[in-house]
Amino acid sequence: MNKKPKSGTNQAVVLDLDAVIATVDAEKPQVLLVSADGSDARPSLPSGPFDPEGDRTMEEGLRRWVEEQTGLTVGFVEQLYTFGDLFRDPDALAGGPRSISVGYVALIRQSAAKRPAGSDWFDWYRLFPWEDWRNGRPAVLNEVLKPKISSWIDEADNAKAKRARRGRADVAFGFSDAGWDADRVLERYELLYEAGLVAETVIDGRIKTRQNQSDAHAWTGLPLHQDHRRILATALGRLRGKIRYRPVIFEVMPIEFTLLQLQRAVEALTGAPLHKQNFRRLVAAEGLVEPTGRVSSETGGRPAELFSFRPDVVRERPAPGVRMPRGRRTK
Amino acid sequence: MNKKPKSGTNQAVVLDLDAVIATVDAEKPQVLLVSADGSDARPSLPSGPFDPEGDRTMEEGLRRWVEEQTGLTVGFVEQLYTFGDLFRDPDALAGGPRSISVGYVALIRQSAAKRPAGSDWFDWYRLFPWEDWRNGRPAVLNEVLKPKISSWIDEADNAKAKRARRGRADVAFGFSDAGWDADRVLERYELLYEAGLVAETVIDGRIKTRQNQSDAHAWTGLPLHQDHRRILATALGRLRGKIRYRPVIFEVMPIEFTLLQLQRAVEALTGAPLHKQNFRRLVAAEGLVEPTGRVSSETGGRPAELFSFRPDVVRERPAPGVRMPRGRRTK
DNA sequence: ACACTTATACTTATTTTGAGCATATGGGGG
DNA sequence: CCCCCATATGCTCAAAATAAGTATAAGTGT
Repeated sequence: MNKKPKSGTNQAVVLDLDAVIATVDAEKPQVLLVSADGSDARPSLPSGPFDPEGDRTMEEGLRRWVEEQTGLTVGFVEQLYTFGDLFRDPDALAGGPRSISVGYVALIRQSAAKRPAGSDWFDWYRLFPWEDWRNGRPAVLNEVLKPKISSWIDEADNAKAKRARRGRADVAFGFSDAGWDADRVLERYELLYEAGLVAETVIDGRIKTRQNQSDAHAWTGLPLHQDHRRILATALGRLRGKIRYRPVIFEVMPIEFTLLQLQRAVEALTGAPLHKQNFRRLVAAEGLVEPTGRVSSETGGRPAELFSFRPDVVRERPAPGVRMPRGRRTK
Repeated sequence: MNKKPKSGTNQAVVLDLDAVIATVDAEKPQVLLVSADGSDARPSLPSGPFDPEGDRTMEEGLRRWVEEQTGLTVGFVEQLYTFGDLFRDPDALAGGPRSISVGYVALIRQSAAKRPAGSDWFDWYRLFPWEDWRNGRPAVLNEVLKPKISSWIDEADNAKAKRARRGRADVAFGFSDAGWDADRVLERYELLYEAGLVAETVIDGRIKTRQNQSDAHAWTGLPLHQDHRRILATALGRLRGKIRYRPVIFEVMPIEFTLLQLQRAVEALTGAPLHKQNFRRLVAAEGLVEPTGRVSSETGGRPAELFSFRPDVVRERPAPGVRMPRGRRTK
């Protein structure tokens, strides 16, 4: 339990701070990505160095470079996970310094969501097409992924490994009774990665890909630089979970909003459709919002009342968030 | 959005892997701490270096040194958080290399819980006395913490800051309608830290302590090395949350157990008492366990049936875990 | 046989959920 | 102006989940 580095080895690493900057705009979930330079290069997450001599905390460092580089001032920030696998970085494999990234999610309001130079807002489901259940079960699941996952299962070395693979797939993709669990974004991405079904797979050559160029991006989503899609999967899963017991959704909403807008934002992140009447009942019962007295007549039908977040709810409820069907057995 | 280090500064940091190794033994939640050497020194979390040249992944590195140093083989391992605040490490303030720790929780079964040399199992609630509600609201809350927190609130510079402090305290400690939220372990510890109510407060001298030596450890818990208690608070909060939707509790149970033992283990971690009949009904309804056919007559009364974890539950339920009263308004 | 202890089964009122129907209130076209 | 259309909002109702008991079972020790 000592901390002395083994003599003769270099223990130093370089820390990067990677940011998943997310919002919901026009009912679409969006994430900020840095456009690739080269022709076949992949977009990447905005990222900045951690400065051990200047930044008192990592979160401070993150806010600093996000502000410097994008001009965006982010509100809600949460640390996600620290990514340090060897194969995430080809340079380290080649003998360079080991690169470690601390991933963060940052949420930003629609109105503030201008487009910084060199980067673009991407629809989240361009990266994870199988995660969008707002219009029912995505076709890609049955038509593409399920059969390919089945082959991957069958290719396992022995019966035991096969069972293990099948079990993982059942749980992650809800092929069994459990049904689809929206929070398991990372498990799904990791399975697809291991099965060679996403374009990132081949970084370290350990796993052979089963992609062919034609269907690739349309079906299995836009590949990103290094392991950035894994970081995004972590972020989406975390947000989906958190939305249920913390009022994070309001971090992406404008100050005033209609209940339908709120519902659409929740649906955009969770990827699941919600029952309108029940949604408003739950939101009201939970005390999450209060009417502002104003109305919005942008929608065409009867004008909707405008609401705003009621911060006091956190003092009244132990776990204030958007209540949602828990065990939806949608297969 | 480039990653090039600023020239002239040293960007390298040293990564440690800190492990919260936890179990539940004889209905008591336990955590492994390394005994302090000096007389007034504080216990610390077991910790090992991350070896960028040897460890393919950080988790692998963690398992490696835990095995090497303690002889324990841990099962469930989950990354918690990466701690990098400047003031966590006095050496860095003095100009040494910046130290960053990646915290992990590892769970281990009771039976495997021998005592490695140089370390000891500590009851979790020796460190967080206010977190143990198994026998009702802990006395320390009203008798010690509440008044001291009140003074801290009153000492705020202006009315706005005062309101902010009160709001935080209300939420964290459930002084308002929301009641006690068992998951907010970290929020509570951080508030106590800022209020100078735990002995660790003074590391960087920014905040004055309001501890006096006599009541210190009995009331506000055993202080640990550096920010290790913060890491533990993170771990406890995370486990308490996770227990509800993932079958993690079985990672600390023996292979066979009675339903009451299971209940006691859950209570030990969540810190809340549960209704016995409902607990067993929920556990059964959730399909978490299956009878082994054997019975245990260690208890004195009617022998209890022995159960074991039913792994298939993860295929049947989207979020299998121990159902618990959600909004318990226990003030 | 009896007291005592713990385990387990069953009952009941209440709350929460899921789903749908009904009504309200605006705009626009005739 | 009136009717149609679209969306918003209010309300009902059955089913399921929950919280809190009461009752009964099955061992041990005297």
